[in-house]
Amino acid sequence: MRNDAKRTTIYDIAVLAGASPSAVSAVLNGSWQKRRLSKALAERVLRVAEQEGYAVNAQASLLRRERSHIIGMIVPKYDNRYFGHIAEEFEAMARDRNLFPVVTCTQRDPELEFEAAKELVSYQAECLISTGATDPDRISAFCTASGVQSINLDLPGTLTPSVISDNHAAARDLTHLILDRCASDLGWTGPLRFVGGRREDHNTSARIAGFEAAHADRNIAVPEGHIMAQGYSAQAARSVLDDFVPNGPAGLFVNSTISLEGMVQWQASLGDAAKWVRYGCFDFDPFGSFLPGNVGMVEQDVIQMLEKTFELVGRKIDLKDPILVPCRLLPF
Amino acid sequence: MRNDAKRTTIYDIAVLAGASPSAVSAVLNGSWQKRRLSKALAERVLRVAEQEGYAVNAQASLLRRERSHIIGMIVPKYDNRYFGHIAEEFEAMARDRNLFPVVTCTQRDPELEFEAAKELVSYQAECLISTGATDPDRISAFCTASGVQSINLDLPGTLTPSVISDNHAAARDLTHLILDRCASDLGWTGPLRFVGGRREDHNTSARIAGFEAAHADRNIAVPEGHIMAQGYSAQAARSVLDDFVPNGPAGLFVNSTISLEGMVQWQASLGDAAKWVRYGCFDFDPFGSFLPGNVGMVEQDVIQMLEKTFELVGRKIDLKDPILVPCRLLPF
DNA sequence: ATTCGTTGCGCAATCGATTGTGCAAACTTG
DNA sequence: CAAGTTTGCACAATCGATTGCGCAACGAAT
Repeated sequence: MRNDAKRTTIYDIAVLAGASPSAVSAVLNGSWQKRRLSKALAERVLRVAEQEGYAVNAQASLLRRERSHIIGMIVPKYDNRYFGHIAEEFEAMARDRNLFPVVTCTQRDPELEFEAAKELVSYQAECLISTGATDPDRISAFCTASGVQSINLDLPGTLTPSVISDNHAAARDLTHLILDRCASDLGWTGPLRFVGGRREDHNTSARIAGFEAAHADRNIAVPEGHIMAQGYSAQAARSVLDDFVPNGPAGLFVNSTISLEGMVQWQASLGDAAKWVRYGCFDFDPFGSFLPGNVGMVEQDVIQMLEKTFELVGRKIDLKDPILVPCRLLPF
Repeated sequence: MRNDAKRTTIYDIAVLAGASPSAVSAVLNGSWQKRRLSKALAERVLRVAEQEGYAVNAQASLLRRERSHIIGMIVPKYDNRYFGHIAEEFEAMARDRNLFPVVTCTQRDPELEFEAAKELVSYQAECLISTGATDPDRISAFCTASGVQSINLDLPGTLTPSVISDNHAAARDLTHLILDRCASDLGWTGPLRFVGGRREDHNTSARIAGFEAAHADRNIAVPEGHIMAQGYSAQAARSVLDDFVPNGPAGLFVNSTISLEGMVQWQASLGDAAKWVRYGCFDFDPFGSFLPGNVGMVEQDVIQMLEKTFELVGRKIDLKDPILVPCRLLPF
C-alpha cells in the first residue's frame, strides 16, 4: 500500500528489492528466464511488487513495445440485443485471442464515428472494426493512412473487407413466411408492406430487394407506397404507420426491433382490428414471440459474423465483395 | 499518405515542415500561442500533419502528461436494456465532460471483473465505475491502493461511494400494483410469488424486503416457498416455475427482464390457464407492455443514477451510505 | 595457470510526446 | 547607439517500461 500521490513504478520496486529497473521489468513481464535472472531475485521482486500493489503503466509499456494488442470496435447503439450481443461477444473473443478490446458507441452520428475512430487509432489500436457505420469508407481511408487495419461489420464498405448478414436471402425467406401465414390465418394474399429503415442504407435496400423478390416469386405486384422506409427510430415507424388505417387484413415486414417498437404501438392503437394484422421482423428479440400477430423473426448469426471477422484480423486480405453470413429464420 | 510500416510522428513532421519536434508538438496540441510560435509556422505544420494523416500517439502523450482523462467502467452484460442504456449514456456523459470512456463487459465473472479493473488501472484510468459488480470491494481496494478513484453503481460496496436504485420503495410499489390488479382482474388477493435473482444479492434482498413489506401492509402472509430466487438466467426462472402448476389465479413479481424471458415461456406453456396469471417486472423492456398478463414494470432512472455518479467523479467524498435513486413505476 | 563458456545482472538507448529553459534576432526606448 | 524588451524558436530532460549489449564472477577444461 502506498501514498496515493504517485503510482508505484519499476524504479520504486528496484530500490526496495535491491535490483535494477531492467531486472524488475524482466521479472514483472515474465521474460526473466530468458534474461537469465536468478529465481531468488525474481521472487524477491514479485514479493515487493505484490506488497506495493504494483500495476504496470500500459502507456509506458506500449510506447516501447512494437505491438499494442489493442483491438477497437465502434458500434452505433447498445439499445437492442443485436448490437449488445455483438459488443459482448466481440469482447469475449478478443480476450480469447489475447487482445485488449475497446468498444465505443457512436450514436449513429457520422462525426462521432470518425472522431471515435481517430481516438482508437491514437491509442494504437492494431485493428478497428466499424460496426454498422454510416460512412465506413471514410474511417477505412483514415485507418489505412495510419497503417491500421480496418474491417467493416454489419454494413459493408468498399475500401476494406466487410462481413455482413445475407440480408437478401433472409428477407426473402421472412417475406414468404409472412405471406404464408397471412394466407393460412387470414385467407389473404398480400402484398405486404415494408416498415422501417432507410432505402439508401445498404442493408435496408438488400432487404427490400429480398422482400420484392419474394413477392415476384408469387407474381404479386408491390405498389410503391408499400415501402415505408422513413427511418430507424420507433417514432419513425409509428408515424408512417399512423397514416395507414387498414380496412381488412394487413401484413408487415418490420425492418428492425427498434421499428418493431413503433409498430406494436400502432397495432395496439388499432383496437379490435389488430387481429387482422400479421407481421414478421428482421431482427430478434426474446419477447418477440409473445407479441400478438408476430409470425416470425430473423436472427442474425452474431457468432458466425464475428468469427469471420476475427479470421481477417492481422491478415492482409484484399476482398472486394462482402462476406455474407446466413441468418436464422425463427417462425413462431 | 505514408508507407504503412510506421506511423507518422512529430519528428517526421518536424523534418518535413522545417521545424523542431517541440514546435510541432505545441502546434498540434494547441499550445502554440502560449509558446509564442508564429502563425506562419503553425499553419505550415498543420498542413503537413494533415497531408501525412498524422494522429498523436496517445501512449506517448499520456506518459508525459499528468492526467489521462480516461474514465473506465465495468458492466456485467450488454444483454438487456438496462445495462445497455447505462453503457451508452455513460459514454455520452463522459464525452460531454471531456473524458475518454472505456467500457468493458465482464460476464458476471468475479475473476474477469477484477482482471478488467486491473487493466483499466494499467491504462491509467483516473476513475473506475464498477457497475453491478459481484465483489465491488475487492476492486475498490485495488483501486485505492493504486491511487485511482472508484465508484460503485447499481450494486453497493462498502469501501467507496455507491449509487443505486431505491429497490425497496420501487419493489413495494410494484407489489401493490400487482396485488391491486390481481384483485380487480381476478378477484384474488394474493400472496404473490417472487421470481428470479439471488437472495444474497443486495438488490434482490432489498426487493424481497419491499415485496414483503407490501404484503405486510395488507396483512397478507408470504409463505417461504413463494420466494423463488434461484438465479438470474431465463433458464433459472423457467425451471423454478416449471415446478409450480397453478390451480386458480396466480400473481408474480419478476425480478428482471432476463427472468421475465423464462417466465413468459412458462406462462405460454400453461395454455388456457395463462389468463389467470398477472405479474409485474422489476426492470423495463419496450415490449413488456404487450405481454399478456403484465400489469406494469419498474424502470430504473439511468440518467439520474449516472448524473449522481458523475457528481462524485474527481471529488474526494467519503460516503458510507449508498445514494438512492428513485425508480419510475410504469403501470400498463 | 591460462582459456573459455556459463551464469547473473546492470547500463544506457529507446519509444513519441511534453515542457522548462535558454538564446538569438528583431524591435523599442531613451 | 547602447540597453532593454519582445518575438520566435530550439535544446534537452522527462514520463515508465523494454531490450540489446557488456561485463564481472565463477566453474570447467586444457
